[in-house]
Amino acid sequence: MGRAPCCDKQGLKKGPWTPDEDQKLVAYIQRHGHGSWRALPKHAGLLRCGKSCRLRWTNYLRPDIKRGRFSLDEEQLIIHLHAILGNRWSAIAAHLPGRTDNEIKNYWNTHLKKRLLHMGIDPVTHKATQSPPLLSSKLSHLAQWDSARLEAEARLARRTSSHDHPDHDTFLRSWKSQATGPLRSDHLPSVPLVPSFMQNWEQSHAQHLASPEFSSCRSTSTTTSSSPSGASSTLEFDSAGAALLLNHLHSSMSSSNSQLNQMESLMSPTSTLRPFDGQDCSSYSSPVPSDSMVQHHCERLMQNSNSSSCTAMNTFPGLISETSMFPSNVGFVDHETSMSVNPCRAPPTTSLWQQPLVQLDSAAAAHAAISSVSDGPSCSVLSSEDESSSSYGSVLQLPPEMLLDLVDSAMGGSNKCMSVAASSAGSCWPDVSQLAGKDYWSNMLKLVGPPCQEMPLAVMDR
DNA sequence: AAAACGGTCAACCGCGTTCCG
DNA sequence: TCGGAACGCGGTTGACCGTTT
Repeated sequence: MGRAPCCDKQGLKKGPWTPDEDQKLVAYIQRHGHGSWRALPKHAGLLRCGKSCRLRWTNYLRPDIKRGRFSLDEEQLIIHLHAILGNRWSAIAAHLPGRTDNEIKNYWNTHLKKRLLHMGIDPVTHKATQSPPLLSSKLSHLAQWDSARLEAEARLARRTSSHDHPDHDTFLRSWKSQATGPLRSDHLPSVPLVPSFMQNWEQSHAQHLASPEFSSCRSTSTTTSSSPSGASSTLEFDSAGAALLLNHLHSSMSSSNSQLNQMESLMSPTSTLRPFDGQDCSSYSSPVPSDSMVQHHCERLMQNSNSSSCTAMNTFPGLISETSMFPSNVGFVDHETSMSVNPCRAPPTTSLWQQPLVQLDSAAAAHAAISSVSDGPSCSVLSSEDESSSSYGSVLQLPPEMLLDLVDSAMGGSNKCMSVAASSAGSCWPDVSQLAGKDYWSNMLKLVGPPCQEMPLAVMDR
């Protein structure tokens, strides 16, 4: 036989709880703990079923429940987690201390979902469903600032969650399966690049590309593209060359000694990055896109915007660019709380990665925002203010995978390149689980692969 | 002043899972 | 091992309240 029924369903009270009932429930739980919910109402002198008591306690009376409005950080985290977890409110609530699943669910349904919908973003898929009406008009109000911020968060979250795309999994499995053997990279496609980017790329890697290994296995062709950006070049590697390139990228990113310096020398011959205020940034090891790459990406976005000026800069945890016009705490992450104090309000989780910022005037930002919607999720406008009311203009936030995103977007979103990005990023991620103290992120890291020391390095198959 | 409307959120409902006798 | 109740979770409801007409 099963259990005995917990209570007689008849004669039980339903509906809103009275203060007297609340007092009885709290007093009983404080003295005895809740123990068995089915037995609690009888012992506490309540004419309620155990289920009702449990809900009242967990959703309202529990002493650690946080009351009041959701903070912006909480909003960002909800959007971010929802993009990954969907409507799993209890799982989302586990990452917002003091908030209940019911509260988060209500807040999503009454606030966040509507705002995303209003911006033309599907709150289920977190993908743009249409041109956001707000972005197609003037970007000059606080509501639009807020909308742009939410849009950026949704995009960022979606891109982060894209690691569990089936194609990506397939490639990761393929990658991992080669741990004991040489990397077979003949499946890597050629990479079409716009000329300015290709020039930067080749300059940055001149030494490597000039090596006999590379020169014997690469070729360059130029084709005319129908895209607004005009002609594009294709940098092609055969399998050996692709393997070498991968190896070069990977080893440069994953080496533990002087990692930041190596990445900087790899990606940014003109970088002006410097440590900020003596902060120990040795625990951070995110790949750093160079100023020139940010500049290039900015140029791409600006090609249709007729903007006259564009100031590029890099920020990432613990470091700040000398070219920054922002307050000195831009991009800084509190080591204790892992909370970002960056005014763009990047979610704490994503702020563990670099947050390249591109400064534009409002008109340019509007154009860039629109082009980013139609041209793929390569960037997001985080904020937009009237030039007259702000010391700085609008801010574009490029996603953390920007470095390889440049390649990825040029390839039309090839899953292979995304995989390279994930592998590289995974190998360079800081210990997020330690910083955030969340088991969840450990699980997320498992999804995208083991840390660098466990990752197989590409080996030339020649 | 009052009806209509819309937003909010605590509480309930129903279903799948877990637990226990 | 099985059956049934408890539990946990997500969806839905409806009372309440503020705003608009």
